[in-house]
Amino acid sequence: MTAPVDQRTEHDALIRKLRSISPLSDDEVQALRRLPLAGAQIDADKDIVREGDRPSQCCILVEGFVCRYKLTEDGRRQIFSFHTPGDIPDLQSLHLPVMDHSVKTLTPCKAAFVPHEAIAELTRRCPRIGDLLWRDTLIDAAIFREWMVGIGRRSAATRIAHVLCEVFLRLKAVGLANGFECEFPITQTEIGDALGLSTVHVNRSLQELRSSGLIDLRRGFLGILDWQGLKKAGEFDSAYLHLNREPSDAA
Amino acid sequence: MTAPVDQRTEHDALIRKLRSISPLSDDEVQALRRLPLAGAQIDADKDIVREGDRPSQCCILVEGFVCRYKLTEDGRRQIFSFHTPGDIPDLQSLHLPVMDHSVKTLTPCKAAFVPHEAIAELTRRCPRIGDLLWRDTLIDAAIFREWMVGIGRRSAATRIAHVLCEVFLRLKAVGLANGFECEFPITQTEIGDALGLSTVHVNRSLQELRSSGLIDLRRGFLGILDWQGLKKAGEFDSAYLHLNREPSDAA
DNA sequence: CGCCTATTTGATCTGATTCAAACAATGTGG
DNA sequence: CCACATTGTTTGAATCAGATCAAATAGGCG
Repeated sequence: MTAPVDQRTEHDALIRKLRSISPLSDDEVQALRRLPLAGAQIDADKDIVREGDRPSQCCILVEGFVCRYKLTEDGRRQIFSFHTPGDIPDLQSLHLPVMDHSVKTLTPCKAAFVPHEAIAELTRRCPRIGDLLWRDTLIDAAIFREWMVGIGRRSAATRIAHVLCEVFLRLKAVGLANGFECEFPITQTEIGDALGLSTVHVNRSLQELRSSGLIDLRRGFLGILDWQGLKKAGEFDSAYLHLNREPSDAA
Repeated sequence: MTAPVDQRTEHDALIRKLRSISPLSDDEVQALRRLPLAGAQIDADKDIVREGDRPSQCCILVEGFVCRYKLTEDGRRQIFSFHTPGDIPDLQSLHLPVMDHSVKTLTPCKAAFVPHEAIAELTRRCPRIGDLLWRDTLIDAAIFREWMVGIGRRSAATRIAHVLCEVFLRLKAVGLANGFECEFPITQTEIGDALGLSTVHVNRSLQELRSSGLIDLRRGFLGILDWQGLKKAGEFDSAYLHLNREPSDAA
């Protein structure tokens, strides 16, 4: 079993993610590697779990982007979070049997499914990993709070700059950004549904950010031209992400 | 030590709250009763923990109302949640050492403080209680999500009706509502800061709800005149609260 | 090419904010 | 018991950020 370092397996994605929020011992890494994972390829725009479901497994995202969302009675959508490789978007189903929202792919994705029972056993044998997963769900909640601040109290352009900073830093934390560039396959409609804005207004606000020389965003690709400026425009302070250590070149 | 049944101790508040989200065995109740709690009386409008703090203990609310919040750079406030007796508003500090937001009292409060170490020991000895506390933080996050839907996608009156339903049901779940009435010592400014609205607009929207015959809200006191109507006006479905069982008279 | 989805632009409208002031309730000290 | 301060609620008028409606443009792809 000698896999090249840069080849990412399902386990690697998860381990990399967990390392981004806390150090892992060798034993813990070994325990994680023993998790039984069932890989799967999923098309874009497919629900992975739906509101009302009672999942018996969790989904580890290995490649691609997914979001969590809920629909209102009149069909409007609120997106709660964007997820990047290594995330377990439905980890909560471990302790909340009935899903109160849905999870869907934004792009074609590679995923890995792990039975609840396997996670429960892992956390029994390795309580520190249990605490770490708990910590992960707490960071999840911290991100919800930060989005609430944006939706409730910040202007459209500020919100958008903020979420660009966030997605970039989270990708960077798991090694999926080069310098100040990263994939960003999220449409303007999706940004709007995440930030409580109309597509039209997202478009106009993005033009502001572009013409201010802060970003270069096109075709699923984000280039940050002025990181300090973008952070300022988004009132962004990464503390709420509770990252293990901030990437040196992008503080 | 024979306390009358209706006299609420610090431990009772916590046990009642945990029972509202999951059944507890006798052993578990006994273990909870052994938690070392330090009682305290706190004035209204006082910070209990602040953004940036590194608490070594958690705060169990025993009497009164507290909220969690964050301020933006220009001094606007976003409130994330309202907390009622039995809640542990800063439970997350157990696994996220640095607070990313603040907690403050809305009314004079009775609180009880418990060292992190005591909770850690309890969860080691009694993993089911650990899972239950984890579950509690997950419900917390579910409430954040529901508020996001409101702030991002619902009208002012709908949001307000929704939060009234929520606070009422949560009070009811811990035995602090009589029929369709409960304390509601939250000011219109605070409602606005929670729902991303101006005080003026909260006031006007409340008048709508009153003149529709749905509620009677005045001087820190909420009467629900038409529960079905209020639920409808607030697009309220209690599933996201993940309560142990819905109160029979208020489904 | 034609189809589909995403982005962009223009024009108009509105829910909610802001500013300003009055009003009501509660509490305080003399 | 009253003057006074404080905090919360209510009202009115003007304004604005962002929504809505409608349509054009631009990519990507079988």
